[in-house]
Amino acid sequence: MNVNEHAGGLVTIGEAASRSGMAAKTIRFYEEIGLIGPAERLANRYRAYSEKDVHTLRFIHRARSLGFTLKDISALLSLYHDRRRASREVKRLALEHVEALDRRIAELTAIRNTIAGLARQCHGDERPECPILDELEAAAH
Amino acid sequence: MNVNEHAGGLVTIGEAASRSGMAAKTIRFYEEIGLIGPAERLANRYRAYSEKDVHTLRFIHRARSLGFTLKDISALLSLYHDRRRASREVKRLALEHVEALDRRIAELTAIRNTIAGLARQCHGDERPECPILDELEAAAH
DNA sequence: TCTTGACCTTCCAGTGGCTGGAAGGCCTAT
DNA sequence: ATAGGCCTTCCAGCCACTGGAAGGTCAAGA
Repeated sequence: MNVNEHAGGLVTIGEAASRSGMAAKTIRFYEEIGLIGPAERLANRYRAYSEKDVHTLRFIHRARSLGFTLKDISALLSLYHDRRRASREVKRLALEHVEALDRRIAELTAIRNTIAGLARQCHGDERPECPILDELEAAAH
Repeated sequence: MNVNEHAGGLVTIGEAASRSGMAAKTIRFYEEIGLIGPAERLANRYRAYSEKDVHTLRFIHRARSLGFTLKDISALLSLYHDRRRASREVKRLALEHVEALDRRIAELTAIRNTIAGLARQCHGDERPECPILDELEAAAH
């Protein structure tokens, strides 16, 4: 019998980490900054996590992997834990995030094309002439 | 006659900042971390920048705006300042950067589409049902 | 002459989201 | 008894700045 199954399904931070997909260090960090409440402790001072806690951690991990900031996630978490919340606010956050992503993607695409264009004009051999450096120097925006 | 035109075209950090497009604080920071050498000083201990310095700063600013890291830029600068350098290395750095951007753009696009898809399924009204939260909870990757 | 205000100086702290490492405690198996 | 694999706390560092405090310098105006 595994020690991680004692005391009503509570697991250690390492188990919670591997079940939620994030590092144990990250969980401690989230506790430290108050994104999640302080964990319960076993007699030996080890942190103990319930199934529900692991759910929450997985939720956070998933939201992070979708690029939500911890501030966003803090808002999502209170909506998630509020059974009577309206879906309007959640949708608003999601759509705002989509807009931010669209802006970022457009920005990166423009940058990508600029650099690719410069690289295309560069011989890339022993000769010192290099339109990339020339262009950076001129800074013709 | 402007004080900024004294002593052979040297300018203060504020002038250098506005001519290069970056904040004065940023220039000091670049000096502190050694990206650029320590600036000359006037009698009053103010930093003084030549036309050439301003060129370099503009180069850095432009490269940053194209998403190069300071480490990349440090490499680009030594290539830029080396008159006998080969263009091969510059092109290599540029193409590596394009590849990194392509990866990042693909990643963000996938995330964007995931979130947009979830948002499409959410009523966004007073009702508490919300596929966005449900999906985050389930974490079906 | 004095004052205002726009510069400049240094130094320290904070941002976001972790990650690495040291130094030590706990627990199980051999 | 010891080895190892967990766990604990705390401190430092990453990247690229940015903000703010506390003070020095300079030119122009009353």
